[in-house]
Amino acid sequence: MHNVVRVSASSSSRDAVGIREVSERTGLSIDTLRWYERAGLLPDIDRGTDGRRRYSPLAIGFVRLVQVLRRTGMPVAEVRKFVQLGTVGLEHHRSRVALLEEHAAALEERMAQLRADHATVQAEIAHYRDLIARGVDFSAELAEQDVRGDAPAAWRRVSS
Amino acid sequence: MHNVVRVSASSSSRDAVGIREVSERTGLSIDTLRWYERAGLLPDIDRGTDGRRRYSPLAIGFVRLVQVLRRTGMPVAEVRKFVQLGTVGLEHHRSRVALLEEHAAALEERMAQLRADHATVQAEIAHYRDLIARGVDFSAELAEQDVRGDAPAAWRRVSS
DNA sequence: ACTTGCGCTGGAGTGCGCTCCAGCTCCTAG
DNA sequence: CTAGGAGCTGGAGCGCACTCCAGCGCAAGT
Repeated sequence: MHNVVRVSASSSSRDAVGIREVSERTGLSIDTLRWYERAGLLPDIDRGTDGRRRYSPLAIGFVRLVQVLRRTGMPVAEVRKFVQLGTVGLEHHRSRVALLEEHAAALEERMAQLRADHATVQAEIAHYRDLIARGVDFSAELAEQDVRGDAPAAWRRVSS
Repeated sequence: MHNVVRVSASSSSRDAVGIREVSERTGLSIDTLRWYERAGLLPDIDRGTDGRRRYSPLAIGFVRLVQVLRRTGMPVAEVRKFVQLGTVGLEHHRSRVALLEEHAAALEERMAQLRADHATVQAEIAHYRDLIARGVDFSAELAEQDVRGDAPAAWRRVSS
C-alpha cells in the first residue's frame, strides 16, 4: 500500500497509467471505466498522442472515489451531479459537502438496517440449528405450535 | 404445486389477512408479493373461497424473512433455492443452515466494506469542509500541491 | 510489410427485479 | 339489478447499470 502520490509539475504525465492498469488496480472493468467517463461519472481523462487514455494519479483517486460512491449505492445520476459540479468553486464545494452528507446519512441508516437484518439471519440459523439438535422437522414443529398456540421463534421475531 | 403449509384449521384462517394488509405491513407492493409467489420465493399462499390470497401469520413471517433476505442482497435465485428446500426434513434443515451461514458471512463482509466506505465519505466531507474553511477552491488546491508535493488528503486516502 | 495486440468509438444487447396493464371474476352496497 | 371496488392471471414493459461487439487505428515486433 505505498501510494506516494507525487504531484510535481511533470508528474501527471510521468506517473500516468493506461486503462488496463487502472482496471486491475480498482477492480472495475475496462468497459466500466470507459462507460463511467462517457456517462459523466468521471471527468474527461487525458489522452496520449495515440488517443489512448492516460490516468494521472489524481484521476485514479477520482476513479476510486466514484467507485466508493457507487459501491455504497449512490445512483449513477447522483454521482454525475457530484462530478459535474466541477473541480472548482467555493459554492460548489458547499454543494458537494451537502450531497456527501446526505449520502453519509443514508449510509448510516443502511448500516443500521444491515445490522438488524444480519441479526435476523443469525437468529434464523440458530432456530434451524435448534430444530436439528432436537431432531425436529418442520411438521413436528407445527404440531408443537398447535399445542402451545404460538409461532416458532423465528417467525415471531420477524413479525412486526 | 400444493406444498401449502397447513396449520390446524383454526389458527391459520382465523388470523389470516388479505394481500393489501400484508403489503401495508411489510412495505412490499402488492405486485411484488404476487411476483414473489409466482417466482417461487414464497410457498403457495392459501386462498379464500373466492380465490383471494389469505396470509396466515406464519405466511407473513415467511414473507418477512424473504424480505430480509432480499433486502440484504440475496439474489432471487438463491432465495428460491432456500424456499424450495421445502418446509420439512432434517436434511433440508442442514442445507438451509448452510445457505444462511454463507449469506451471513457475506453480510459481515459487506458490513465491513460499508464501514470503510462510510469512513471514506466522511473523510471526503472533512476535506471539502477544510477547503471551504480555508477559502480555497480546487485550482488553488492544485497549486498548493505543486508546492507541497503531495495530493489532497482525500485523494491520498482513496488510493490503494 | 505484415501480423499481433491493445485501445478506441458508437451502439446494441443483457440480466435483474420488479411494475404495469388488460381483461376477467367475485363480492358488497345501494 | 347495477355499479363499484378489490383481487386475480398471464404477459408485456421498464429502469438501471453495465457488458459486449463490430469495425477501426496505431505501434511495436519479426
